[in-house]
Formats: sequence, structure tokens, C-alpha cells
Amino acid sequence: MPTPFNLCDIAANARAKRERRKDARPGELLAAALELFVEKGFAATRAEEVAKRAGVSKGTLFLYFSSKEELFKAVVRENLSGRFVEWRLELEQYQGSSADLLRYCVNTWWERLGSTQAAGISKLMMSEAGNFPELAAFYQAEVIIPGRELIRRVLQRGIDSGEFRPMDLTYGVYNVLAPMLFLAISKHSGSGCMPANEPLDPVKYINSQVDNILYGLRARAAPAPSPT
Amino acid sequence: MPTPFNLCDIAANARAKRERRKDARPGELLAAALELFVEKGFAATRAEEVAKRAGVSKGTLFLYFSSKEELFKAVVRENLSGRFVEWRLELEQYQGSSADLLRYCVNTWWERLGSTQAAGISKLMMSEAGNFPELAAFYQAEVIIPGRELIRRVLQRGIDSGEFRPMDLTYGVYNVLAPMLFLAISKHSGSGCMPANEPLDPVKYINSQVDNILYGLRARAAPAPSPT
Amino acid sequence: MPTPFNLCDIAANARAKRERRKDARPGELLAAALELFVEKGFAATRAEEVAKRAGVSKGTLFLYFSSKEELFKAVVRENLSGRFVEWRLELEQYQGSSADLLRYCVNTWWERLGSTQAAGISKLMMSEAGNFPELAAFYQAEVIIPGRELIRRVLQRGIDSGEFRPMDLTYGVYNVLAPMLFLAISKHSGSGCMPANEPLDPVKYINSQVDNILYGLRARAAPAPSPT
Amino acid sequence: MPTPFNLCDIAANARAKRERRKDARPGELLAAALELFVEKGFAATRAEEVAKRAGVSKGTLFLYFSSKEELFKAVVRENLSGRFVEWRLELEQYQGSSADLLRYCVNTWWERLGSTQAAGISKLMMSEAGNFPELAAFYQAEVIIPGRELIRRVLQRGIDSGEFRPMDLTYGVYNVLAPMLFLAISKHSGSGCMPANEPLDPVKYINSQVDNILYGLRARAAPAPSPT
DNA sequence: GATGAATGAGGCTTCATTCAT
DNA sequence: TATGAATGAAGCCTCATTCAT
Repeated sequence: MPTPFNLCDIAANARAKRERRKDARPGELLAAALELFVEKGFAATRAEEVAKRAGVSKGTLFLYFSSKEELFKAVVRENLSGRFVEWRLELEQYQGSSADLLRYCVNTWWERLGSTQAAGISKLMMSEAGNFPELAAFYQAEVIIPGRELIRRVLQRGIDSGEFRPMDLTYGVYNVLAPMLFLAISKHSGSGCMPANEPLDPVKYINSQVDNILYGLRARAAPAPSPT
Repeated sequence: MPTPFNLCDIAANARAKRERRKDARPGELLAAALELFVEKGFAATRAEEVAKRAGVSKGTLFLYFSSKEELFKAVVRENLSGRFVEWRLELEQYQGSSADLLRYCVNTWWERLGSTQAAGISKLMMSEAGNFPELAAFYQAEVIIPGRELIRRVLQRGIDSGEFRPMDLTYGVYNVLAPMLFLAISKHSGSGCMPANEPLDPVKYINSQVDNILYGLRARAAPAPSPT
Repeated sequence: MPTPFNLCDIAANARAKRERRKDARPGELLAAALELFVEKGFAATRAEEVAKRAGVSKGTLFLYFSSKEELFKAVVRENLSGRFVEWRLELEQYQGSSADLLRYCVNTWWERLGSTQAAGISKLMMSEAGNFPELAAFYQAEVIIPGRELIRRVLQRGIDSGEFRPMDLTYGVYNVLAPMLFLAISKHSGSGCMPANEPLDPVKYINSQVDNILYGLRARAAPAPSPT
Repeated sequence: MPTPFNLCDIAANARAKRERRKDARPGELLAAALELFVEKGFAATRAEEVAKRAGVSKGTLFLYFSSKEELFKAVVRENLSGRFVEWRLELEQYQGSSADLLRYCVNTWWERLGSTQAAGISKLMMSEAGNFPELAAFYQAEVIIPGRELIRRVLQRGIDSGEFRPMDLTYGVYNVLAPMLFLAISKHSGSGCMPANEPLDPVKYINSQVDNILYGLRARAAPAPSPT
């Protein structure tokens, strides 16, 4: 381009640079939103702060997401719902014992989700679902139902193969889900849950829990019947 | 009634009624606050709505509690902190086996706390602790520390008597706490946690969990070592 | 009265004691109100705090004064308006020179009013008159007009006797009033007026000011004319 | 205009106008705030009314000033603190006699500050300092200390040159300050201070006061000693 | 007369969302 | 597209005044 620079050239140049970064915008906003939603919760996170952390202005946020609720849904899709398909495939192709699969399953969850910011979304939904019914319905359909189904399949596999005792899976899944959710919650609840001077070591905790679960699941004589 | 009424009787009677009403106010406000805090969370609960549900005006609330935070602390004291003393005594006087004590303990918790509104406070703290540091510190000192101590004592009792295997109690307590907290959370998280069409039956869930825990705790050969 | 004491007797006894103190009530309330009005201003003084300082309940305050404004008027009457009559008599009977009378006058003002809480009312009116027009009108009629008149008489006496130079008294009175008001203000303005580390010594200040005033008032050749 | 308009020109122009508007906002708000603070006092001025008088909404005010107190500080900086530097320079370069400097000084004060709204701030601080300690400390440091220092220098100059008699400057400054403050107060106190039918003519008042001051300051035999 | 519980209007401040540029 | 100034509804808390007792 020849020399006679003018303001319009500069503007055009700026516009070009802007457009080059344009595609990255939603991703940067989603990352910033994830961090802040997990840190402060949905209601307590200010739209302006999300924008600032993503390096854009408040107006730009609403250019990409029509409201704070839509931003949240996009965060859930990006970090949770979108991953169930590949995960299900992986579990279906697992070759070892069902006990190993369960252990693998929980550890994998920890590595890929539980230990990341994404786990904070679970904690968040538990407290804010009541105040934001539309978000609750969305989360229910996109995350909770598919997630439970995954665990159910692993347990059913163990029962079918004779490794696990027969059980009512509707409750059985919670033997697995409860410790996972609890760990996720405790990692994101600061002093609201755990004494500050005794933080939980996640790997130790997971192994302690899986040991317990497997004791309970293994096929053998029933435990002393509960006195109900 | 045959005795002769006079003005003094009437005045005394009136004053008594007035004072009875005054004495009832804090309790009514605390009950309304507990409901709303559990239903909506701390930040999302409006002071005016607490007052309305207690049948008084906005100003009256601040006559009894100097701020929303103080109201919350009072709710915690009324429903949680205040009960630890008698509970500890009860556990110390228990005569049966430690396995029975543990089962009794968890079931009692469910009857007296877990199944009541009070359990919602635990869920609430997990999400709002980060946004209200002073409340978090208060809750930590008044509820979390004493609660963990109670569980720890029960497990230690079983270890000392040879019923339970030796273990690192810092993690052991979570084998008990995690299912309790999870149940408390799931009962107060609406659709944020549990599928709406398959609600958790608490008693079944608790027995399922205690069975598992006791399998894990019983003194015997260690389980297959976790592959870490 | 014969023996059969009952609750009504006790009540009657209490009522008697109450009535014995009844006449003192308004005075105690006025004293408390003066203190607080001077300390905090009219708008910033809470009715309840006046009542508490007087040792009665909030309701009692409104029993004796129908509103906060009426309470203020009563304070002004008690502490300012009511004293002008005797003061005027005293000045009219003064025997010495007019210079001495002026010095006596200012020093007396300091002893009886300026150094007391009452002086704070003047400061108060200057700032709150605009927000409370009815109080302003009241104060104007009951205090400002009579007070100016007193000074004017002293100066006129000096002019008539040839001690003071002739002057426009409408402005002349301010040569006297300004330092008095300034002193009153500075004593009641805390750090709003005077540097905290150099408080004003009232007696030194008054003498310094009267010296200056008398220089200016004495009958003699006019000063270098102001260049207007 | 013959030159070819293009989009860039239009955009640049628009941005310029917008920014001109933005830059004007703080000034408009400060002007409105000054008026209202002087008229009603700090506590009695409602933030919303400041906004309305500046032609913006309540929210906009807090966009520029984080709280009512910060707004007030900005008003003080804009109208008082910010002017001391240039004023001190001006006084230091004055060439005439110290008597003339003093007269010039007081008249200049009247023209630039005393006769403007800014003088109302002084009155305001005297009454509200006690209720807003942080504002009091700010005003003390930014206005009172520097202001006194200015007067002190003028008097010291006269003493050094032999025009004025030696004196304790700590009290001497009040011979000058008192009439100035009194005038400022009386102009902004409405009927709280001055009889409505005899308003003070500031120039006459000032000259009357300066005449008096200079009589008192001139180097010569001491006045008749005060009888203390 | 005396009490103090109750009221509710009013003030400061926050923040999601809009829109002119 | 991108900006960020502007809006105004909503929430917490205060306090003069009322009134049943």
C-alpha cells in the first residue's frame, strides 16, 4: 500500500486486526465467564467483570450473548454437555474388569472434569437452580440426565458380568455420584465446607471412596440387614 | 371464672399478651428467614420478604436483627450450633456397638437435621461462603469444626474397640460426611442436582450408604490396594 | 392504708413515684436535646437518642413535645430567647464608659452564653435554617432581632456620649457580632474550622478582638480611606 | 463545505462530540453538587437531586464519583484546594505595602471565593464535620491548614517590614480570618444569621473590617491593656 | 402518664441491559 | 463490529411518629 496514510487507513488497519481476533472473542468470553461463575456464582458475577477479564467492553459481551443466562448456557455446553458423547464411546470400548472400569471412570472424571473449573458449575447449579428455573431445566436436560446414564451403564455392566451384586440402580448410582459431587463441591466451596487447615487430598480421597464402593458392590452375601 | 376482674388484672393481662407477642417475634422471623435462605440462598433473599413472611414490616426485622448478616448468624445459631452440645452428650452415653452407633448417628442426623430445613443451610454456605467471608468464618467456627469432631469421635471409638480398622481419620470422616452432605444438598437443590422424576428416598439412600461405609470400615484384611 | 397489699397497690405506688418526677421530665429532655443538637445538628440528632439520654422512652418524648421541631423551639426558648429581658436591663443600668461596657458586654456574653452549649445553637441554625424554614423564622424573631438590638444600643450609647465615632450602626454591629459568632462557631465546629493542634484560647481571642474593635470605634480622624 | 465527506469523518466527528459530552459530565455534576451542598448541606443533599440538576440519572452520578463522600471531596478540590498554589505565588510577588497587600488579599478573596458558591463549603464543614469525620480530616488537610498559612505569611511580611506590630500570629490570623469566615457564613446562612430585611453589603462590610484590622495591626503604642 | 413495638417512606448504592456513536 | 455512557429498577437500612397496652 502506498504512502499517503490517513486516519481512514489507520481505522481500516485497526478493523483488520480486530477481525482477525473476532473469532477468538466467544472463547475468551466463555473462559472468563467460567472462571467467574465458578468463583462467585451466577447471580454474584457481574457482566462487566466477565467482559473485563476477557479484555473486551461490556457492550461486546452482549453482542455475542444476548443475556447473562445465555452466556451461562454457552459455558455449560462448552464445558460439560459437549463432552458426554466421546466419553460414552470410550467407556463402551473399555476391556478390563468392571471394578477396574469403575476405578478408571472415577479417576478419569477427576482428571478431565473434577479437577478443572468445570466442576464448579455443578456446585453452582445446586444453589442457584431455584432462583433461575430456566437454567435449571437446561442443566437438567444437558448434564444431569446424561451423566447419570453413564454411571448406570458401568454398574449394569458389572451386574451383567456377575462382578457386582444385583441392586436397584436408581440408588446404586449415588454410591458413585455422591463422593464425586462431594469432592467437586468441596474443591469449590472454600471455607464453606472444609476446615481451612485440613484440605482434602483429592487422589487419596477418591481412592478411599472407591475402595469403599467396591467393597459394597462386590457380589457376595448381603451385609447385616439395616434395621428398618 | 368467679373472681372479680379489675383494671389491674386487665392491664397485667394485656401486658402479658403484648410481651408474649414480642417474645414470639424473633422466633417467627428466624423461621421465615430459615425458609427463605434455604429456598433462595443468602444473597437472593430480600429482607423485606423475610419480614412479610413473618407477618411484620421491613422495619421490624431490623428492630430484632441489626443486619441481614446478623439475621443469618442467628439462624445458624438457632438451628445448628446450638444443638451440638446435647448431641455430643448423647453419643458419649451410647451403649451399643460402634457399627450400631454409626448407623444410629446418621439416622438421627437425618431425623433431626438432615430432613429439616436446617440442612439447607449447609448447601447454602457452600455456594455463598466466597462472597461473604465473615459469614464463612462464623460458619466454619460454629458448625464445621464441631460437626467434624463429632464424627471423628464415633470412628475413634470403633477403632479403639477393635471394631473398625485403623485409618487416617482426617479422611475417614469424609466417608461418613460425604453421603450426609450429599443427601442434604440433593434435598435442597431442586432440579439442580437430582432428576425430577427420580427423587431420592432418604432412608433407603442412608441405609445403602451406611451398609457401604460399614463394609469399608470393618476391621479385616485391607482391600485390593488402589493402583497409585 | 391497711395491709392487704395487692398488685394494684404496687402500681399505685409506682405511679406516685412517677408523678413526683413528672415535672422534671421536660427539663431533662431539654437538657439532653440541647447537648445532642449542638453535638450533631438538628437533622442528624435522633429523637430516640434524646430520649435515652434523658432516661425516658421514645414515646415519652413525643408526649411532651409534639415533634422534633417543637422540641427544638423549646430548647431555643429555654436557652436563648428567655434571657434577653434580664440582660437588657443589666446593660441599661451599667455605669462605666461605653468602651468598658462593650468589653464587659462581650466578656459577659462569653461567660453566660458563648462558653456554654447554648452557643452551639447559633452555629446549628446557620447550617440548617435553609432546610427547616419554620425553625428559621422562629429563630429570627426570637433570637437574632433581639440580639442585634442589644449591641446596637451599646454602640449608640458610645456615639451619643462622644466616645465612639459616628457610624452606620447597621454595619457597626457586625464589628462586634462577627468575632462573637466566629468564636461560638469555632468552639462547636471541631476540626471543621480550627486546626486540631492549635485550638483557640477564648479569653485571649476575645481580648485581641475587643482591642481591635475599640481602636476602630474610638472617635478620632478616619483611617486611610478604603480605595473603593 | 466543499471537501468530500466520508464515513471516517462522520465517525470521528461523532466520537468527538460524544467525548466532549463525557468530558463535560464531571464538571456539570460538580457544579450541581456545589450548588446543592451549599444550599442544603452535605447530609441533606440527595444524590438523586444532584444528578437531576446536572441533567443525568441517578446511576450516572455514581459512574463518575464512587460515593457521595467522594463527590464532596471532588467539589472541595475543584473549588478550594486547587486554587491555593496560584494564589500563594500571587501574594509572594506583590510589590506594595503590607497594609495594601492585606486589603488586596481580603478583597481578592471576596471576589474569587467569598462571593461565590465556594464560600458556602466553609459554612457547611463547620456544621457537618462532627458527623463525617473522614470529610473533616480531608478538609482540614486540604483547606484549613493551607489557608491559615497564607494569612500568616501576609502578617509576617508586615511584621518583618516594621509596618505591623509584633504579635502572636497564631491568634493574629484570626483578626483577618474571623471577618472573612463570618461574611462567608452570613451570605450562606439565609435567615439563620442575618435579619432578612437588612442584608449585609459585602464590600462595605469588608472595608469596615479591614479598616478596623489595620488600626489594630499598625505598629505603634499598645492599646489600653485588657483588664485580665 | 409511660412504654416500646411497629410502621413505611426515603436515601444510598449496584448492575443488567440498551443504544448512540 | 466495538464501545462505554447512560439508565432505572431493586435492595439494604434508618428513623420520626403512632398507638395498643
